[in-house]
Amino acid sequence: MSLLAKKRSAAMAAKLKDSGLKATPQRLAIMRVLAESKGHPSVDDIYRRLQRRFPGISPATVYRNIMLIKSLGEAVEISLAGSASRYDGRKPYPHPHIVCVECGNILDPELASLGDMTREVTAASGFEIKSFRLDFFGVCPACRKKSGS
Amino acid sequence: MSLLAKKRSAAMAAKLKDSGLKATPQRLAIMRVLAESKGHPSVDDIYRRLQRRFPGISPATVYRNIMLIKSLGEAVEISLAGSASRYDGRKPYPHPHIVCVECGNILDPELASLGDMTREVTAASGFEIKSFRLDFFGVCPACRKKSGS
DNA sequence: TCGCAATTGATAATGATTATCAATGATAGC
DNA sequence: GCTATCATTGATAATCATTATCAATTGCGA
Repeated sequence: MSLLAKKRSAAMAAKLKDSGLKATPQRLAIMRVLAESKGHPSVDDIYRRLQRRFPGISPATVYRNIMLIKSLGEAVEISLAGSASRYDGRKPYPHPHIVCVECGNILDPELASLGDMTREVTAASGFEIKSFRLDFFGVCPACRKKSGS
Repeated sequence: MSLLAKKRSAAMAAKLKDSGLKATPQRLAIMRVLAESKGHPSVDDIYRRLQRRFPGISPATVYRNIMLIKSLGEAVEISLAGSASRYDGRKPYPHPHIVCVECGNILDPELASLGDMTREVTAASGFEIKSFRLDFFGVCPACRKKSGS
């Protein structure tokens, strides 16, 4: 377990404690999976990964807890047209993603030119901006090789 | 009907002709609604708006044609977590949106600092980038007034 | 240790979207 | 203009992710 994973896991547990809600084994395990996963897992990914340790766990439990963790501000959802949402518990704040439309892999690009778009949009529109999403869609190097594009 | 709407409508009809597919009245009407709508309508919005002129039109027809128009490159989809997708037939290329999380209104901000992020991401990741989305979520001026936030 | 509210697992319900299919209609070629 | 053909329509069922419901269980503070 990496240092980041430990930090993120602890942060989630702390927020949970603050909230007064219960520290269920399933809940803590879901938090750990989110904190450890670099691949932006879906609910089903998390569900399948947890079945080893919790043979009787329900997908509903995973959904409910992901919702909770999101509402605690400890994970972000990447909602995708036509497929299940993916979740990021390692950077629980808005940040850009690159999605491979062939294999579904998602990674976080470094993007120097992000600037302060939020401020600009706020100034121009009068909206009170709460969050944003900046996602790129394309074909990853591995899939480009495969399909010869 | 504005000049832009006329231009967009004509562009869609031209692409349709090129494709060899048929110019159905329903299809052309859906194109016109997309070309005229500034409010980023949902399939259901378009469906309800067309019921006057086409009393027996089916939602499936609207879905199918929106899909087609999208695949012709003449509209873009704004897919939203938890609610129906919205469509933009006036700017059929990726561009930023602001979504009001209270009332659902969507508008297109002017954003000077967009730069060439796509090129930067391509260079950094090796992906072949096909499209992107940049969407801001917040509360619009009207809703801020209402809820006193 | 007890009691209660929160949580779980199972399952049903929802809502958007997609697929299926028989009947209809647009259009190219004559 | 007429016709054959193939796309398209409307109706409806199916799908899929997500959410709601509810009885049984369990964490946790008093």
